[in-house]
Amino acid sequence: MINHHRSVKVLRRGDLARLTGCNLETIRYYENIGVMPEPPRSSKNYRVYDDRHVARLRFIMRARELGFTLDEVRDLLALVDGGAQTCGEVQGLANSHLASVRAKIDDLKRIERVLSSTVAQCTGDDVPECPVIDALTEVT
Amino acid sequence: MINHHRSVKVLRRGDLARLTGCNLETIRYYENIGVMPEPPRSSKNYRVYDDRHVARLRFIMRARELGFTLDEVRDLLALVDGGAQTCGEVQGLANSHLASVRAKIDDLKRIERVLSSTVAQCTGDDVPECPVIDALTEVT
DNA sequence: CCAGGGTCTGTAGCAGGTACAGGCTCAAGA
DNA sequence: TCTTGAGCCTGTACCTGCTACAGACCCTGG
Repeated sequence: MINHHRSVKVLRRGDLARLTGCNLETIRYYENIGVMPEPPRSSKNYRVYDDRHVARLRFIMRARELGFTLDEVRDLLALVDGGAQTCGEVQGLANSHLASVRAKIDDLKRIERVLSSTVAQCTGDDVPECPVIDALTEVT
Repeated sequence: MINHHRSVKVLRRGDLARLTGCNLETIRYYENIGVMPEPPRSSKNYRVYDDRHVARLRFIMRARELGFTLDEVRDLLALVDGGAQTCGEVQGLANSHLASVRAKIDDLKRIERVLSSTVAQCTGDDVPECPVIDALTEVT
């Protein structure tokens, strides 16, 4: 039996969300801010996606998982879309992102050191004297 | 010569900002969200601060530097204000914060590993093949 | 007397989403 | 056939942690 209305299954927003694990609303958000393209619409104004949209969204999600900001994602996509992107250009973006990731790690490690050494001095008792409070209150 | 209008120097918002290094507007923000108390007002409706406000704001800023969220700061302050706070209670908050800091460090380290090992494969040349793009595009 | 700095208020903006109201559309079940 | 529920559409508000700005005041020095 032939389905005259849609001979191939089209993807709607919910399908794209399920296929990628992306939040439904986030897809529209990505479209609004221009990292996802505006897809064609069905006669009833429903967004219609295909495999390339799936790939695109997965790309974005992977980049986000690697901590790239949406601005950086936009840059990466622009390079890819440009077609003539070079390994050197992408490497540049990735390296500067890597630097900021390392900076964040250093910040957090510093925090971890201070916090853990302070907490280590706690008696944990039902007494009001507390090294953590002292550290925060310190007049130094 | 006696200053009949203000025998002691009162602190206004700008003074508090300068003394603590806090942004001027942030002070008002902290008041709005209830981590800084509403200070008394002068006859002309200017906020009037004193030493305790300076100490309070420094406390908040130190806690923020240690990565406590404003919600956590609120909890810490509630304990301190309660007067009967115990070292055990504070230790509990600090430890759970410490756990989330460590989780963030682990996340970032994972990101760092993936990113650096990927970038290491880049030739950096003017060629379109790029391991970073491959990793993001991967169909896996 | 006026310029400039400070202060006051409310409000908008940033990232990066998330959520919800109010209205359509569509397919399946009774 | 009618109804009910799920899905989609739009715009908009909300979240954290600020930051900034407009338009009114107020105060001091020159």
